[in-house]
Amino acid sequence: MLYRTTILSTLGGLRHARVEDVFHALKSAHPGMSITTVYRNMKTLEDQGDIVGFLHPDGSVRYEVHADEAHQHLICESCGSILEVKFRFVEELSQSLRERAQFTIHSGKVNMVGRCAGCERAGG
Amino acid sequence: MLYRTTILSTLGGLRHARVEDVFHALKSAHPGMSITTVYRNMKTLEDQGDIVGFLHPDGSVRYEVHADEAHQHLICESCGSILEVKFRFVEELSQSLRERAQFTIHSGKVNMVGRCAGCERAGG
DNA sequence: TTCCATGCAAAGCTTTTGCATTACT
DNA sequence: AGTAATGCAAAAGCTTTGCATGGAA
Repeated sequence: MLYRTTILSTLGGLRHARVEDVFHALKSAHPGMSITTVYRNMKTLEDQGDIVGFLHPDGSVRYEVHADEAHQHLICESCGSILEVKFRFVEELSQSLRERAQFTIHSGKVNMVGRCAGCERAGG
Repeated sequence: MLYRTTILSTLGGLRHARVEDVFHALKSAHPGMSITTVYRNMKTLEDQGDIVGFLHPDGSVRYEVHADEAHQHLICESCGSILEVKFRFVEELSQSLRERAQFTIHSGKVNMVGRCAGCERAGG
């Protein structure tokens, strides 16, 4: 539990980061630290529900600190940027699906992939 | 281009499959075939827009044949099953976001993760 | 002949695991 | 002492790449 809280707060500062990002961010202040430690702690933090992992269109796993307020992600498949949004209908949909199909949406795990304003303009 | 169409139709039969699943499905009929060929062809098919890849909560990349009718995925994080649904509001939301935030949702790439009826009952 | 597809093996990259060491309680 | 965390190195899993071969145009 020596690096646990440091990793958690570092991730909080980075927002949507890969294990490697967290590792590099900590590396300067903790030169002796191993990436294995980051992998292990982040797995533990995820199991405990302190952080949430999700999958980026580029194939990498990203993490964020678990927020009490569930939100959804708009992910740009071109530049990879992630917008956090909160759609009211997700709660409504969630309730409706639970009642009608017994499917329970984890409202913090709704990802929509598309293209952000900048990339749409750039045409890239 | 010898295996291209075979891979495409095999994937159509398997629905949401990993590269490895497609490979194993073809292996019996084509014992000499290499998984490298499947990787390469599926990458090409994805570039051409014939198939769509998405990321499963278990960390694996799954593919499906590109459907003209866009749909969304309800993915059970417990058993990994994938339900294909079509929500009207996704089209409305898509238009609204395009107008107001210039974010263009790729409506075939909306994934919602949760727990299906079976797993919810089982408590697993 | 020229280009594209394939198989095999090797390389790359990400993540996990084994083991000895060190830090907490 | 006993449990948990760490570093290092090796292993494991997945995907890509280099290269020589064989098929298609």
